Amino acid sequence: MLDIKKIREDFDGVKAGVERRCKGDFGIDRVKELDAKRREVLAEVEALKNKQNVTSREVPKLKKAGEDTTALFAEMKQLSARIKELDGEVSSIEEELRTVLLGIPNVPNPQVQIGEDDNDNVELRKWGTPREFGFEAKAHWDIGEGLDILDFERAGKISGARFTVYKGLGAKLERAVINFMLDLHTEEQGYTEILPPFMVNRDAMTGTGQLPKFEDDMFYVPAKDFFLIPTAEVPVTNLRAKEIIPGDELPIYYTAYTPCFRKEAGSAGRDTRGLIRQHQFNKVEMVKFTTPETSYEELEKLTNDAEEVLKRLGIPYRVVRLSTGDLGFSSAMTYDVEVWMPSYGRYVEISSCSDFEDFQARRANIRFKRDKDHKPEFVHTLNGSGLAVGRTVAAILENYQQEDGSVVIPEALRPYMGGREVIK
RNA sequence: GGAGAGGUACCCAAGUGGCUGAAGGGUCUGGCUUCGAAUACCAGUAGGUCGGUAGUACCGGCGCGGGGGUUCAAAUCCCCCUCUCUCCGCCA
Repeated sequence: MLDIKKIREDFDGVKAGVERRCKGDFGIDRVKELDAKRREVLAEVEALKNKQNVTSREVPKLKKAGEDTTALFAEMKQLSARIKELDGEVSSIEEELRTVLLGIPNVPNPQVQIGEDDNDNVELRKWGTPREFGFEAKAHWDIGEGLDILDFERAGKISGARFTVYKGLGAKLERAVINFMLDLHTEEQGYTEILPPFMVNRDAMTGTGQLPKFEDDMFYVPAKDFFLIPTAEVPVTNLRAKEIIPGDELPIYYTAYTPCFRKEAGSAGRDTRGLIRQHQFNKVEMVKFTTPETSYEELEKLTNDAEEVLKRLGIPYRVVRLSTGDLGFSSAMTYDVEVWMPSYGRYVEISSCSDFEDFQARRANIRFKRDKDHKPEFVHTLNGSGLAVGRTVAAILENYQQEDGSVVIPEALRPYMGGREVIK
């Protein structure tokens, strides 16, 4: 959510900022109108309330003095009715203001290049060299079925398209990757592990920006008005919602493994085979709460922490900065880490590391207090995948495949695979 | 699912329709005591938010889990919702 005071003070600047990512009417003019109207009505009703309070304080004295209050009470009753009327007006203005504000995306960081879509993303760096196979490399779905560790067929039977059954060493590999990532983040990179609920309420979904605009992308549980989380970002960021965090606690680093649930409603026909685009997939997420002045250096570190996973697994990747056209609704700046996927013949997104500045903090009301003499300020929130587990498994299978259909297990994972060196 | 008890400020907690920014503790700060500390004692401080308005000054509005209602006036009375706890039932 954008800062209403900032919109009031620098309307043209904020408007131009949002326009860098989307043209057309996104409601900011309406915000300006509503804000002015709200303050006007507020001034009127607050003056009346003051009169009501002052008079109320006199009533006990008048009664004690034995005076007749019927005329006064009649007058106050009218005042009371008028206050109620104006209060209703204020709350309907505020409701509309909030609705409009919740639908406006974040202002991109000025460094972010203007663009239409992912074609305008900028490559920042590359690591590793895609392997030259001396044979015809297979896609991970063929490798997985060949080794009898992935079963897409039977997943279709029990759930439908975009689900996968992992079996035997496939299941173990998924589990190994999760544990490897969590251990790296917690033991070496300073994150605290969280295991959150996988269903959350509307408030949480609104706090991180999925609601109200993207309700259709989410799996919904009507029995309790819950949503299945599309990412651990939602429960973990909202963990600190409505709190004032003591300044010396910052920065806070959390990491969490969760399954993620997405409808993928707009992706019909895309990535229909394999593990790349599923209704349910595992992900290890990193979430940070920082002071405003450190958030961008923390974004660099966060991205490095995600990259470290791929370095240790020995899989080539690159890092891109998303253009304004590809940027998520809540994000001010996003780096994608893309892993080399031989079957696609290109780099595929495996992590998305974003700085939301105070956009989510304002929605979820997450603040911090530097010290006794400072007022509470909004924190900056960041998050990034560290990494998407299914895509990591897919990348391992493809990049480490051998001509006979077996797959070498990356050294870093062997302790998690009972010392095995190969899946065959 | 059934029954009950609760939600008051950083924590605990009192609260009778009006004089309640809200008793009393604790915490915190200073003093006193002491070789130093603890204890006791004395004093002081009390959150947030929205406006006037640019402000850590001043004035006002709001705020006792959330939302409605009754009333001239609600922490207090009524209704709905929500969360926590206890017991019963069911259950991994």
